[in-house]
Amino acid sequence: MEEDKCQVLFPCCSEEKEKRKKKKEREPKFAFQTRSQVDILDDGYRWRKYGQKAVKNNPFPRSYYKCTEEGCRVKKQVQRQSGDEGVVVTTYQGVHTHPVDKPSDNFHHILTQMHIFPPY
DNA sequence: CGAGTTTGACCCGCGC
DNA sequence: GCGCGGGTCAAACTCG
Repeated sequence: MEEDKCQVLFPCCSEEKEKRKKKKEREPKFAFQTRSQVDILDDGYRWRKYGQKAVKNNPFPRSYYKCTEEGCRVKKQVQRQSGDEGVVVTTYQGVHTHPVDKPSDNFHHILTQMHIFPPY
């Protein structure tokens, strides 16, 4: 039923699905934590928010962002850590293919104190 | 007006 | 097989 509905409304749906499944190419991913009062860290790139979801064991929601640069499908997630409101966990996925056009001294300062997660 | 945000629905993998 | 948790889409809305 659901599949039928999907195909009726969007005939190209199954095609896209296969395409997506075949694209197993996993982008490089890394995460780090920062101490910051604000969760919107301006790193010089322009981000468009495309989702927000609540995670278990965490009273704070997680936000999903995408780089607005065309052809640049870099994604990032931002989430506060439970128990410590001052800590923000940021996860980047993918690599930027264009230079930063808006240098931020604040971000550079943040970079000096970030912790990168080994698994990524 | 248009780019960016909000927000609920939709999708999908995984564990029970 | 089903329900849950996490990720994404897209229509409506907002604000400069």
